[in-house]
Formats: sequence, C-alpha cells, structure tokens
Amino acid sequence: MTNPRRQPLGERIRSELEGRIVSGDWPPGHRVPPEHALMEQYSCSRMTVNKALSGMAAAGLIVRRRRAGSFVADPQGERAVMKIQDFASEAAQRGLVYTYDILSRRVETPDQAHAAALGLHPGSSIVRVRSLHRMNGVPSAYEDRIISLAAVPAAQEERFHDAPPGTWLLHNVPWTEAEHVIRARNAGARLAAMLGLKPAAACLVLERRTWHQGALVTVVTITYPADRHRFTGRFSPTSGA
Amino acid sequence: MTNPRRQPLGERIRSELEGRIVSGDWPPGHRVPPEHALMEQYSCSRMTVNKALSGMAAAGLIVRRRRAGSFVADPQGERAVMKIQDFASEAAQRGLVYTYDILSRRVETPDQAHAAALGLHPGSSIVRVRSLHRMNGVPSAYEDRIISLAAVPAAQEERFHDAPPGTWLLHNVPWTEAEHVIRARNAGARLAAMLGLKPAAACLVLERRTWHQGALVTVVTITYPADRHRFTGRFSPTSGA
DNA sequence: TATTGCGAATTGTATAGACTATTGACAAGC
DNA sequence: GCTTGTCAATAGTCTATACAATTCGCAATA
Repeated sequence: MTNPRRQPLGERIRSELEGRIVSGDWPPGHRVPPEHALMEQYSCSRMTVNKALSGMAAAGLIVRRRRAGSFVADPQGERAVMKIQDFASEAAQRGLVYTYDILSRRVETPDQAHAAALGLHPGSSIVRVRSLHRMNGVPSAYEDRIISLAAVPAAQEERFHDAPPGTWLLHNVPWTEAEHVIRARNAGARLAAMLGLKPAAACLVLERRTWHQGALVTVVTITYPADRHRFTGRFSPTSGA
Repeated sequence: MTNPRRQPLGERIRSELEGRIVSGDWPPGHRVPPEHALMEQYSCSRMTVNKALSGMAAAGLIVRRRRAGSFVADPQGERAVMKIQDFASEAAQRGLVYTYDILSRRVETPDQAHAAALGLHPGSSIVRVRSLHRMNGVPSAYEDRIISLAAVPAAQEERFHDAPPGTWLLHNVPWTEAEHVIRARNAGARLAAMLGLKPAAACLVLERRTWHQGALVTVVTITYPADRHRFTGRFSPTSGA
C-alpha cells in the first residue's frame, strides 16, 4: 500500500483518535480499540499503531495497561494553570458548596472593531454572559464571558440554569486550542462591592480564549479576589511543558 | 546482545542524553550525535535511537532538522507561564535594556521551622539575595530568593556582579523539577516605593521552587507591578500541558 | 468458598531493513 | 561575485517479525 501520503499514516491515526477524545465522543475511561484492531482498520503494521498510541500516552491523553488495554485518561491534572478549570469540580475536590448567579445574559452583535479584536467575522453574533461564582456562599469569582454563536449555535437558547457557562461549554463544546493571560489588577468600586472586597483590593485576572479548529469558541475573563485564589503548576524540563 | 535490561535500552539512551542537556554539559544549540553514531555507540538499531530522539523532540528538549542533525533546543518558549524565565533574555527579545541591583546578600541558617517549610535539612545554610530588576531603567520586578548551599556550593562565593541570581543559576545549575504559584497582592508601602507604585497598587507574584533530583535548589518570589507584567500561555488538549 | 495456577490478551521493546523527504555544501556555470 | 544544480548526510516513516512482561479471567483444586 504505497499511499500518496501527504499526511503520515501514524499521524492520521493519532489525529483521528484524538478527535474522538477531544470531541467527547470517547469520554474518560472509554476503551480505545486494541492495537491489533487498529492494525487491521488502517491496514498497517503494529509499530505504526504503537507509535501513535505511545505518543498519546506520553501526552497524557490516554493511559495504557498491559493485558487490560488503552483507555481515555481523566482530564484532571495537577498542572492547574494549564487546565481548563471548572468551578463545580474544583469545589467538589475541596469539599465546598458551589453556587452561581447569572447576572446578565444578552445576545449582541459586536461592532467591527470589537469583532476584529476577537477574531470574529464582522456581523456575527455572540452571547454575553456575566456571572458570579460562590463557594459556600462567599463570592469567589466574577466571570464575564462571550460565546460565539457561529461556533456554538446551541448557546442561542441556553439560559445556563442548570450549569454555569464554563461548565456547560466544557460538556457541550469541544476545543482544540486555548490561550490564556494571567494578570493582576486593583478592583474597582463595583467589582469590589460584588466580590465583597475593600476598594482597590488586588485581584487575579485570568483571560482565556478557546478555539475549535481555528474558530473562536469563547472568550472569558475571570476575576478572583487575591486572597481567595492562586494558580499552581508543577513541571519538569522533560515534560514538554 | 540479550542484556539483563532492567531499564529498556531506549529509555537509557534518552535519559543519558537528557542528563547532558539538563546538566548544561550540552548547551542550547549543541549538536546531538546523529542517529547512526548513537546506533553504533549503543549497538542497537536505528529505530531504537529514533524513538528516543523523537520523544525528546516531542517534549521540546531538542530540535531535529533533516540533513542538519539534532540540536539542543533553546529553553525559551511561548508557554511563558511554564518556563523558567530569564530577565536578560526576555529583555533582549523585547528590545529593552536590562539592568539590576543587588539589594542585599546574606548567608543564613534558617531555624528548624523555616528549614522544614522549605524542605531543607535542619542546620543547612542558604544564601538569601534580594534584587531589583529594571527595564530601560524602570523597576520592573522585585526578587527575593534563597539558594540552598547544600545543592549549590558555588553560591557561597558568588556575588552576582556579572549576572543576576536567576540567570546565574540557570547557567550554572541544572534542575529537574519546578513548581510555581501565581497570585496577586497589594503592594505594601516599602514595595510600592521600591517599584515606583502608588501604595496598595496590585502586584502579580510568582513563587517558584526548583529542585534537582529531589534536592531543593532555590526558592524565589518575584513581584511584578500589575501594569507592567502578565503571564501568557497557549496550549491544546494534546500537548500534555 | 477460597486459593492457586495457567493460558491468553494486550502492551512494551527491540531488530533489520527499505524507501522517502529535506536541505547543507559544494561544484559548475553565468 | 552570483546563481543553479547535484550529491550526500540526515531525519521521517513504515514493514514484518520476534520475544518479553503484565495481568485478567477462568479452571482446577484444596
């Protein structure tokens, strides 16, 4: 089989498997077909399949166990700075009661300048949602998010009564790339009041943009009181991080 | 050659090469022997060498170029949050003039409580260095660092006249693991004065601990004015980050 | 019932070889 | 000096096969 292989077969296998994982088609714990099955499916040698799967294991996407098979890995990890965060699961880990309020929700069409800044097509619509997250009733973060309706049509009708926007997106929309910026700022009067802070208290701000195959999905700014949040990470020179 | 291989040969190759890189024996840009040379050196097949080198390339430790060879990668990268940062190289990238002042330097022996908190053996000594970093003359960060003399004996005599502590460590001491915490705080009066800020201005704080094979090397707290610094990162679910 | 032992499924590692793709270096020619 | 073409070094990918290591699940046994 001498394919006109513009993309190497191994990479194709890997990207197809990764697609099922990042799309949620194969949830954490789902079993990946064993090597010999993929061998037949792609009519290639075992080494080729093995290299693809080994790479995914090294990247932490799957876990492989002899005799048992390969399984989609749990996405949770210690490198919290780099992970998409979810308030509900974070609260569960820390034994807190999580609640949230949707402060506002509007469908808007940004003007040209804003659309360009966001990387949206001119005239495309977004949903803008502002919300307040609480742990044990105490305000712990203010979130200002826009969601591209072009990328996420379902957001048109969603009112976020059952899950906050971040969680809803995480469970309903796949993403392939993200970028974040962490910075600090002083709280303004309104923000301070909302979060129960003294005016000018320091806040940690996380801005994150998420794409799915090149198309912007969401842009979010989350503001945390400095005394109630921190980002931690652990890494080594060989981990690729 | 049926070795009594408790460690697979491929892993041995990789860890030996990584050792030379993280130890600084092979600096960035240094050429790694070509595959056929490693093949002979370890008397193994090319696939084995190739898998080791490919893995290192995927992890970003080396860069491979056809016909040219494999080279130790520059440690700098876009995923700035996760990288060990170096003021001098950051300034060079941004076209700024970097200077620094050593504010104080002392050899101390932390009391038991502090030593335990740092993960040091009781009674072991450290060097504590406070410094101020400037870009184009403007204070851009305050650094408070301790260096374990057990892990870095050379720090006993070093006065950091030629390079600031972070840069000096980066070039003289290998590390294998690091942990960081990013948080925000309001500047106190003294810090505000030092950085040329209004009192209570928000600051971004990076705390980083670095180890070499389990032994603590250094602990550093760097405080940045909120208006002069941010951490950025870009990642995807498949990158292992 | 509980334990032990064994076979088979699955991944881990390695060999030896083949062909392809890229590109640095040098030589030939303008 | 400058450009162009060729060669060869080097990495990229893949095949086909082999044996090792781990461990799940079942059967035999106490």
